[in-house]
Amino acid sequence: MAKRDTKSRILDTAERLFARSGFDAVSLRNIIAAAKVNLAAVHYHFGSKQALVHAVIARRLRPINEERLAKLAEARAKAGRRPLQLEHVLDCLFRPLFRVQADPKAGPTFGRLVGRVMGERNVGLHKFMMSELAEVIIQFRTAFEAALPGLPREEADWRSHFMAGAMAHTLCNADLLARFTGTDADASDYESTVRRLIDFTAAGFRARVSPPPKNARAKRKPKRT
Amino acid sequence: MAKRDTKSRILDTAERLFARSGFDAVSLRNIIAAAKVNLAAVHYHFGSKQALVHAVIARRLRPINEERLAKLAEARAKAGRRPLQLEHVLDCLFRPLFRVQADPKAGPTFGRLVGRVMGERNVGLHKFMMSELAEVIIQFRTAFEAALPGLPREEADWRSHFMAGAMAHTLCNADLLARFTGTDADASDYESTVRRLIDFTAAGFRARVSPPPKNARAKRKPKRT
DNA sequence: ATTTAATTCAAACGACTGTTTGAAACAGGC
DNA sequence: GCCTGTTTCAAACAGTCGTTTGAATTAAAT
Repeated sequence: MAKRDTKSRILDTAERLFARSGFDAVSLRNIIAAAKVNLAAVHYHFGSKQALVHAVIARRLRPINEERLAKLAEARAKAGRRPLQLEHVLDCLFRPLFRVQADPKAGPTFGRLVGRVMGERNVGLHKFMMSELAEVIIQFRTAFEAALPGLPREEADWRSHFMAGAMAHTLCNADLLARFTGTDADASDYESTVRRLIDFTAAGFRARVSPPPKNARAKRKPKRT
Repeated sequence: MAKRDTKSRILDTAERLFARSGFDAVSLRNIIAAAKVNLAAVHYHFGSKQALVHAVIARRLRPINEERLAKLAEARAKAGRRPLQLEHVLDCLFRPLFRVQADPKAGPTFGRLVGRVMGERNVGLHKFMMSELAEVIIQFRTAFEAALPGLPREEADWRSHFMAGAMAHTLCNADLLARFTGTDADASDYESTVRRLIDFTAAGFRARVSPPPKNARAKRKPKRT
């Protein structure tokens, strides 16, 4: 069987190092040194560093997204005609993602990795990520609208944006909280994290839309000379 | 006076390029080519690339943090004995930061830059950022506690964390919203952004703390359905 | 005008990057 | 045994990176 596990070793090691230091900061030589494989093996099995990055992400993100969609569909079926509750929709979105942090095989590394991607400016990586998330975005957008009757679509989109930020930042810096505040941010206790995140974002989604300030400039464009 | 503006040209150009592509992705040679200065000028004026990054951040972040603290102190003085309202505290935190996006001199570039830093894994940069934000964190943490009587400190810290994520993500990807949803995310209309962010995060802070699920590991739990 | 200090410049430094190459080591089928 | 296709390996490729150097240029001071 020789070293048939070379591909997996590269994936595992790359995931760990990428999560710790970011995609650009980790070189292929760092990876192959830690994984104890040959440098050319990366290009043999994956083709390029970019493709390796995509493989690392897709390996774990694809099952997560499938589970998200499955749980959402199941919840929808169980609700029947009644509208789906916002908290349930959020649970379908958060839980599959945060559960991998408790998975001893993946550890907390992959969570940070996903959180990191959202802040990436790499155009190719961003497009890849968006194509992976496309169906999830579509399905959950309509689910949010259904769970939030009366909320203008523009406000719903902004609040989805805020929610995504809270989620990503929590994933990426889960350890920060423990370090700075002394709070016990035990990664294995992902149930509490999900609950807290749902409490916060559900209330944010349901917030009353406050009127714009009176002295704000109206929508008309001030004509400049 | 020769080219006394070399230092400023480097700062401005570096800020623009860093915001567009990130700190690691932009090389000193990219900067000096765009700024039309000599390569060694960077090390002459700043000492190293790391120091340049710090200078770019500190130049705009320091006044912002001073304004944050000043506005908070002013609001506290004006409130007298009465407790400060949560929305006012959030306004003191968000407005000075988002206002620079409307500043034609800084443009929307710096906002993205600050948003990016929060997702950075560079240890040195992270420590620098935290030392810059230390006083702001301390002051606003106590302000949040005062505005949220009864909320356990642990929950308050988690929610501050979520809020920071929403804020950073909004700064970093303000343009994304417009691109993907068709919503008009006009950067000049920072008033609306601040209002929306306050609506969302204030409601999140005030959310009822839901009890942990029944089959979770025992701790302490009121019973509720 | 001469001296002194501050700034700019072209060129090079060593180290590191992702990628390619061509030969060696291995696998299973016959 | 030989053969065929897959996988591993050491070495080199062509760039780019941040940083340094020492001389040339400019500004200010005497």
